Amino acid sequence: MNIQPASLTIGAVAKRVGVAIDTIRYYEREGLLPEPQRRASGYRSYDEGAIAQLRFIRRAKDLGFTLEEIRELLALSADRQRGVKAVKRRAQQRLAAIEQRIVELQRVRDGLAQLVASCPGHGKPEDCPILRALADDEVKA
Amino acid sequence: MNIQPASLTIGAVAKRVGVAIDTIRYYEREGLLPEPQRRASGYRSYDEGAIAQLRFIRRAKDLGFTLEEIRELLALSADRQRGVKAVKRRAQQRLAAIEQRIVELQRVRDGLAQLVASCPGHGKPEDCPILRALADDEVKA
DNA sequence: CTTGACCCTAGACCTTGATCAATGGTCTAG
DNA sequence: CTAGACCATTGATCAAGGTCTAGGGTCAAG
Repeated sequence: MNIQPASLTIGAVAKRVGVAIDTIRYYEREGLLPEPQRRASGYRSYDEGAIAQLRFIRRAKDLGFTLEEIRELLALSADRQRGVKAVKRRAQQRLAAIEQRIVELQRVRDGLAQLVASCPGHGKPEDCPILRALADDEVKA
Repeated sequence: MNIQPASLTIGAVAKRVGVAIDTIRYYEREGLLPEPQRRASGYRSYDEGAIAQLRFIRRAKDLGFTLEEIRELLALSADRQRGVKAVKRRAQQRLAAIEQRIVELQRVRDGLAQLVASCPGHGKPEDCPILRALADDEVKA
């Protein structure tokens, strides 16, 4: 078991997690990462917990959570009493939003696919179903 | 048949199409709408063609085209020779991008749905699959 | 003629999530 | 000791697509 707090530089953390140094400082400013310890020189000094938290943030971001929502998830995950319940609720909300977005995109896809399928790909612009659909009631010359 | 160029104020156009006045002026600055005629007072004066073009822009935006792409579509729609072919190609590209995005979102949805389903909604944060998945290798206290 | 709604311009500001620049201190290998 | 890599801060900048403000002119109704 490694007991010592490790003391990683910001550059080392950035490399291990795969984010830019500026991004780490940005997350700290935004309250997503706690202020790390500092060396005498002022250098930030991170431990493995910081790595874990940074990975948490990136994974949540990949799941479509905004930084604002992630800030909340982090707060909830520290709440031993109601944390889990609230976290599940947030995840369900996120899930619903994603499903809604998928439905919208499918609708858009179907509409566009139909237009593409019905366009011969040549001829007069007035006869192009894509342009006609976009212009719709455009004044005919 | 209404032959006269109508002469709509920017506010009337905005109301009919359902966009903000500022947005119309913004599109004009960005080259998505042609510079309209002006009254002696300097007021912009639009005709039905402008309404149609503005609707074109909004519909294309709803299909996920960026303003940059819409600028291109507008240019292509004016090209009587190669316009239709290029428009179809762009629409196909947009379609492919949308389908790609749907697949990504479905992957995210599946992952999140699984986490939500396996979370009891109560108990210790350490036992919450959602938090565990996010933290993963977080240092255990 | 006055009032209120509407329009004009130039330019600042907003959101999200970073990224970059300028200026200067620190650390480490040789 | 010095070079080069690394880190610090503050503040500006970016992309996208607008939105808003200030300061002023115009239009239509009563």
